[in-house]
Amino acid sequence: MSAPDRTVRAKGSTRHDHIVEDIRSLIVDGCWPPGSQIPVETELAERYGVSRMTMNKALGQLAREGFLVRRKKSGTQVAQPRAESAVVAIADIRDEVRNSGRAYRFHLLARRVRAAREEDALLLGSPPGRAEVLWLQGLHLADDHPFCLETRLINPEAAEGATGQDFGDLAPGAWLLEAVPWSVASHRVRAVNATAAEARLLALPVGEACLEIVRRTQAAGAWVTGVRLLYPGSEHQLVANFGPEAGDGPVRS
Amino acid sequence: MSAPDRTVRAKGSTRHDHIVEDIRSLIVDGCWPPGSQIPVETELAERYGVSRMTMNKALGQLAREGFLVRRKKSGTQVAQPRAESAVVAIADIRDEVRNSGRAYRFHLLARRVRAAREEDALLLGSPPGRAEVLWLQGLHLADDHPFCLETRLINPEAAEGATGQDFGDLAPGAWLLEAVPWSVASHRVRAVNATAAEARLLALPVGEACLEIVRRTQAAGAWVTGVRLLYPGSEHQLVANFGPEAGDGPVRS
DNA sequence: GCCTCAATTATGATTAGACATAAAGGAGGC
DNA sequence: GCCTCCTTTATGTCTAATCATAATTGAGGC
Repeated sequence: MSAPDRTVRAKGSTRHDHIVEDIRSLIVDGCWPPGSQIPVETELAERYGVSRMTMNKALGQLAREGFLVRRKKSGTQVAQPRAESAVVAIADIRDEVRNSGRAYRFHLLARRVRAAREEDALLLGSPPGRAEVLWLQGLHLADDHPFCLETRLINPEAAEGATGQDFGDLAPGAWLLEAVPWSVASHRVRAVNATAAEARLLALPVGEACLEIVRRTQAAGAWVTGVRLLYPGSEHQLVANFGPEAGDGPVRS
Repeated sequence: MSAPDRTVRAKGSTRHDHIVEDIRSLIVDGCWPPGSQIPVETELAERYGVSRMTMNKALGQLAREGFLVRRKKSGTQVAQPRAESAVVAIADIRDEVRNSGRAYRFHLLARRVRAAREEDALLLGSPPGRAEVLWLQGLHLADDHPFCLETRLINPEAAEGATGQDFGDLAPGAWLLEAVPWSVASHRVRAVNATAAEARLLALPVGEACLEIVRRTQAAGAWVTGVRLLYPGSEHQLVANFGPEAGDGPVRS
């Protein structure tokens, strides 16, 4: 059995990938109903003609994705779909504009270095310290048409060189990506009515529904930046394609 | 070396999990800057005192999460953070209400069996067939206060027994979960202004910004249901905690 | 100097074997 | 009958070894 088998197999896909897809379709198509017990690892391994390790990898992946529930001794069951939950992606603004075939441009509206205030907690999530902050406001443009209004606070201590940067037409997000490479962020998405000032900047009627995304970014323990992105609701949307629950997804730090 | 090592280790965490966390913090804290070459598998394995397979599992996971880029021969590099992208979770309505400590209730407003129309394509994503559809509208209530307005189409052919169900106070989503267990769905999130009718039902001012989630569900190739959920923007929000990009995330079928 | 091709090398996949762990189920004692 | 303890069993983790694959590197030919 040490000879690798040469049976036809979808090009570029591995053995356990193939098994994962096969079992997933058995579940989604209803052949294996929720709650049903599925054969034990060793039997499935034999049936697919692979080792138990490979089968384990495939079943483990399906369990992480939420399709299977595995317990020692009890064996493996098809999961009960828990809830109508899902996961949507927030894209990078520049990528999003360019992917829609339009020209991207950033235009700085205002820029100030000032002491931190109480109201900044909205963007930072925590009560602001005594330090100075860099406050920015700018527009992301698609074909020179307003696409997204950005209001941002930057911690000059965490982002070296931020106060020396003028952000004339370089989006602060893009600059921060270079300056403070790895970071973790938390996000919040809401719908809000555009205020008069916001509506004017985005060339919208006052009160127009907008998608608001607030992102707070940390690196090495300190807050780096807090940003509020305001998208005209008519123009922007988040999209996701999805099966069961999020599983453990990416990072949780 | 066949004796399992008994070095102290975070309780409940496996060896590769421990390594994953360790390396992730090296990256996030900036000790390993983006683009830098990291030691080869064999050396890291030796350094952590594990086999190459275990090291491979850890590095493979970090690569799936987007922290590392691995290429044959070239070795493994710390990834360049690509973009300010992220992923947010859409929770199940009932879970969400209950998790906020309020009582959940569903209240059916209208129910109709009728022929499919052109306008239904908005909820289905595809031009409707010639068949009949079940049309429903109802309110999700939190402590008897409007929380979410649901407008739904159901395919009676794909969801057996749907026409016989009256949905008096059972949310169609919950019922469908039982009747058509496994399915895949696509989602779209937007901000919209409440129309007069919607505002009245949700007890909001006309024009109030609302979060609109449209979900289209398929199972075994046929469309099962299309639903539009309308949340008062002031009350509802999506939240995510996140590191790098989505990786490959959950399912893509 | 430049191109081609083969050797090298790091990651990727797979396997068989071993031990760990948790839980179900049954045997035995009371 | 009921409780306790031990055996059984299925999954979980880890290892060492092997082959596969892709890309870089360098040697040789022109």
